[in-house]
Amino acid sequence: MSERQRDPDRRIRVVLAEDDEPVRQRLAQMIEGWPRMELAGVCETLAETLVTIETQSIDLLITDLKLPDGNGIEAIRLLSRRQPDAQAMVISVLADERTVLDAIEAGATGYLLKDADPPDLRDAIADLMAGRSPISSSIARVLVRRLSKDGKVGQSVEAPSLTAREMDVLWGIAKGFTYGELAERLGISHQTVSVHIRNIYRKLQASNRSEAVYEATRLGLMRL
Amino acid sequence: MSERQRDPDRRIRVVLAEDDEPVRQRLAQMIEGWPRMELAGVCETLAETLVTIETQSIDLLITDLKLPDGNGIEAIRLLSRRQPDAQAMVISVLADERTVLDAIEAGATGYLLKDADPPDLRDAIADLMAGRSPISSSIARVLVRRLSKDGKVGQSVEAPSLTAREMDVLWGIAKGFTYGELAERLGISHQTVSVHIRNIYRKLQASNRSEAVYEATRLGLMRL
DNA sequence: AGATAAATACCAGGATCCTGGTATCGGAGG
DNA sequence: CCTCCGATACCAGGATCCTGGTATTTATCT
Repeated sequence: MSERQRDPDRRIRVVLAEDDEPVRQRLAQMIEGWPRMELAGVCETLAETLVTIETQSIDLLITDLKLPDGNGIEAIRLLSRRQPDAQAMVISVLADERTVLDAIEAGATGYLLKDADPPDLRDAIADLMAGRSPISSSIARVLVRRLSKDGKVGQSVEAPSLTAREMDVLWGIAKGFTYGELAERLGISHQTVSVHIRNIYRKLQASNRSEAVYEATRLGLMRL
Repeated sequence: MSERQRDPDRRIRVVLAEDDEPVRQRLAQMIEGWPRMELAGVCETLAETLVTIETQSIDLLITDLKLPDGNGIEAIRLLSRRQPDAQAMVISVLADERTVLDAIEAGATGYLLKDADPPDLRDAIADLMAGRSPISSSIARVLVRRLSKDGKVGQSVEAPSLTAREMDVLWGIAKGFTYGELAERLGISHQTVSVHIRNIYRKLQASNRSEAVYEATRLGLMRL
């Protein structure tokens, strides 16, 4: 874990980025009303937010995504680079796959839809600072789809099944072993390795190592 | 989407799999108390659950993972194969990465830790049947870590940085293109491709394509 | 018992890759 | 201005891989 233990007596320094006036007011008040938190910045634009991230020491960024001058994801990206121990929570109405995944990849560890109740928000922040990931169920669906056997349901194309030995070999070629190295590791001859590989290529319709690994990953047979 | 529209008048057929007597009783009563749901099966073992899945038409499986005769994930796996439109929710104390990811890959679309309150559970089921994914924040953290750039942030070894062109080439070799194919695709000569690849090998300390892709993935530079 | 599949093993030739050089050009930075 | 670096390009030889066969053993299934 990279999270250093924060001094439990120190207050959590929060930066809020939200362009909509009433929402911003509401959130700001809520945060100030919590004794363990302190507002290190309240921003209306992306530019402001980026400057704040560069100049302030922050524990938590709460950000909207649709900011007037750009995407809040950029703020998250900057935060992860500059202050990797800080947490980032998205509060947005956006729930499309591209947006959600980009936000997570940028480093967001929490993601709430904008309809969350105030008490929920407070719980969410506590969760977040405790190393958990509060995520609205609609958003979580996107993550689940992404991680489950390849999103596209019904599996029109069923994944070809590899034997246990073939999987051993597949992992070996994924890691870049030569026929010889792999043979030694598995205690078989290099010719046998080559036969297994040939069979793997046939089943995956690949014609070289990288393609086989790529296909196997795409089909959910392995996860690098 | 594979979810056909269910008849909204039809009750949701639920199968419950849980070995612990009191918990099972509590859940069963709760489910029966909800007019829109009906209990199609209550199982104490994995074997029972598998039979039920094979013989009953189900809308929702709620399952523990630690069953006396095996892992509830197997039930989820069978359910996704036999009744792909059904939903599966895990209710477990297990929250380790391997377990969570396996459950999701097997087809679970909801995952609650066992400490959830009854009202939360009811909300969770409603979320689930509405196509969302209710997931406890500790569990969600695992998913986020898996999808974010590299899980273990700020880690000791910083990833070597590849140039944009090198990333183009890296993706090409990941997909199994030969030097020639890649050269054509990128509009450069195959010798240039080989130079880029050589530089990639140097930066990643790899000595062949698969190893380079493996290292790049491990370092969070790409995600297959 | 016969069929099928998995795992094992060998050979050989042509394709592709890896490594070692060298070299030009343009942009970024001291 | 000069240096560094990324992107481009070429050559050549030895290593490794891919493809085409063939074959034996063991286990499982019918």
